[in-house]
Amino acid sequence: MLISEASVRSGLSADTIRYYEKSGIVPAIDRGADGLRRFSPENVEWLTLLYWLRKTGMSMKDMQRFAALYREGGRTVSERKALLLGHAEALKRKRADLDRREEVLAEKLAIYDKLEGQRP
Amino acid sequence: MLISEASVRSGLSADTIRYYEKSGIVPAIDRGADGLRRFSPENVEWLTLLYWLRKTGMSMKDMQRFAALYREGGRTVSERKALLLGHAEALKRKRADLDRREEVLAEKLAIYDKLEGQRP
DNA sequence: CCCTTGACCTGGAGTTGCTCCAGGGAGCTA
DNA sequence: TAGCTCCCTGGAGCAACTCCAGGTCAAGGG
Repeated sequence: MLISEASVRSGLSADTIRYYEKSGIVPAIDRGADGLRRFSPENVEWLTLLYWLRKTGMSMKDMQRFAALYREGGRTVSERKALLLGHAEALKRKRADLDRREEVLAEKLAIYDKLEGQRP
Repeated sequence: MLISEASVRSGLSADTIRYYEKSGIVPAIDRGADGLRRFSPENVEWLTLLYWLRKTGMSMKDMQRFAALYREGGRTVSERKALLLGHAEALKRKRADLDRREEVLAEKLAIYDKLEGQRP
């Protein structure tokens, strides 16, 4: 399939897919005789995984590491798992952080509200 | 107080404070005879509020709008409130999003885990 | 009195993770 | 033959900082 379809299926924009290819976190995609990229279903699966890793805040650097490990083959599985596990934990911490921030902000705003309210 | 102290108290780095001043979301800070910025407690309060707005994901653009409204004085209070309310709602949506993403990622990873497990 | 140290200053370059655009080509349709 | 759609590349632009070079100034030590 062409890049537009791969884009719709993975959730990544065409620009982002090309950017990811350039950055080496997506393997070089096969080209047709016309020079256009042809994506395999496996390519799209990989893109989709990247989409979700990115959406949950994984950095390009970590995605690059992950991709490099993947290219190295089956013997890097445990390392990959560790990386993903680390990511999952970072996510949890992030959410806890967000909760805390929301609270603090609410406090700040309550104070602000009172100050503002003094001259209605 | 000097910028280093304002930095510690507000949570923003000195560089960020200078950047915010340049961008107009912090008023021009008074200078001493030595040319160094002298922050008033009010300055620091403002910086701290910005710190939390930023931490909770408010964009520079919105902070600029907020600051502009503030400079316009008391008659913009309701607009400011609306802006902050909108921000609070965006935050909520953001957290819901994050939750959803976490779920989807967990699914993806479970699948990935199974695939990987096939060749141990 | 000179020299070093430390905090601060400015302007500008670098970073991340895209996004957009100019300029160009290939293939289909009418 | 033109117009349309889709794709290509290289490079510029963006947000929100962060870092750095090169310079100023005051206080403290020898």
